[in-house]
Amino acid sequence: MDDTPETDTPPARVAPGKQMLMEAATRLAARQGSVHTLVLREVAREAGFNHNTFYRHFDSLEDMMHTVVQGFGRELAEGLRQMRFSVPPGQPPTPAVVGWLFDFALRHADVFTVAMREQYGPPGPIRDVVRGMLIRLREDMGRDLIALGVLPQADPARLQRMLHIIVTQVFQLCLDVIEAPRRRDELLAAAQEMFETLVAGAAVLAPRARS
Amino acid sequence: MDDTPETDTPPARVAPGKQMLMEAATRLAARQGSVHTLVLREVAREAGFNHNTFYRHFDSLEDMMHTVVQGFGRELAEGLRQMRFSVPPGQPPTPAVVGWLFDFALRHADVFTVAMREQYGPPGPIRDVVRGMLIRLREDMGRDLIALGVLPQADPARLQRMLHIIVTQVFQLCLDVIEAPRRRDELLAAAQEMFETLVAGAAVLAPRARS
DNA sequence: TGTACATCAGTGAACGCGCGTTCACTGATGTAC
DNA sequence: TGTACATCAGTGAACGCGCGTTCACTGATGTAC
Repeated sequence: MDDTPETDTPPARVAPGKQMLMEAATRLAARQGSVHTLVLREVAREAGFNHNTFYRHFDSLEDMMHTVVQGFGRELAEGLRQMRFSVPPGQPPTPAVVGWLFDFALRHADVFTVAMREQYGPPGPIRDVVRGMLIRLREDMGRDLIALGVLPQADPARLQRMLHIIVTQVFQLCLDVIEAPRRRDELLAAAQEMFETLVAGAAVLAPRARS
Repeated sequence: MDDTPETDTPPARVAPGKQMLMEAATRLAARQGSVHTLVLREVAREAGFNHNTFYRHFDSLEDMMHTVVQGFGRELAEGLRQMRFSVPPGQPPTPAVVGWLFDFALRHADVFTVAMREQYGPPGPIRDVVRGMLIRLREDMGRDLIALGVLPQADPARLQRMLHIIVTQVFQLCLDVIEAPRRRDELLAAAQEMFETLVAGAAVLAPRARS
């Protein structure tokens, strides 16, 4: 359980006060509510600042959390991209990629929780950022798996539906890992099982479908 | 697209003002936020009452929404139970049951949306009610499917994981139906496809597993 | 059938409080010449 | 190297406002006898 120094300290020329405010807000949102229940003065208090310091860095809470979620999405996408490239060609990428995602979720538990909650929340720009991130992730994943020949020759729409299920469930499992880190390996096996079951099922059913 | 008068008017000896307050709160929570962003005076305003009328019927917003979600859960469970009993024995219940669930979601779009959002929200009694409801539903479903012999002889834990995926995804699809009712049939087919894919995949993989 | 009383649903005024926002200020750091 | 000025991050007082909650009230409906 040592620290993994890589990716823990991105360039970040951002002012320390700004960073602390974002972290405090994310912590509060994860612990006791959502992006929409945050209170400006409470965030500043949690970060140990006068409430007006907030206005030095952000226009509003919405502005702030938009920044937070966007940064999270960028880091997640970048990490996954590197992960996928580092898997030896011709090898199933699922265990390594999902394992990395689990650890990423644990390292960024608060913002991960907040973003996943927002995904199902009321309409708004922050929800759009999260959903857009998941859609792009699904596209990347589909491209990779087709290139590897892992997925059967189902029609593209069917493939997209399978990928949607996989991505949704894997991110669900990430929340489970955050809630119970000890179950990490068990949940990793569950992800693998789901993946294999869907692939095998799709392979069996594919020839049946005609259209 | 006619009204289906059955189950639309339960006994309901509840005072009309109380009912209107609950409906107003659910509408507001569904449209622009969640259970936790509701504002007492705003709810009363939306329902067309003096804000103090609220206190005639509820102790707090939390109390009120707990009542709302619990009533919703009871009605849903009861409807599903009747549905399952009305499917001819030996016949796959999925299409009829999921179809009924879709229509139920459409008929109760607001509270359905609110409850599903709460499922992934911050910890609290309302979330527990929703999760408990889904767990009971999964148990019922598992019992039915085993009795029908639809699911292969996988070990129970594996079966539970499959059921969890199915239930999660079907309720996800309910939200999609609410957002785009025209896609109802398409989404019903997607549910059926997912179900068949998982069953087929589990059948293929089951013999492989040993433990 | 009438009368007295209790309960129930809804009203309106008043309270203290924490909120978001504005403003003028401070001191430290960076930049021009 | 020193001086003048600009920018930046953080402070503290003050504002008006809507909020949740309390209280005393009203009128309609139900119940006892």
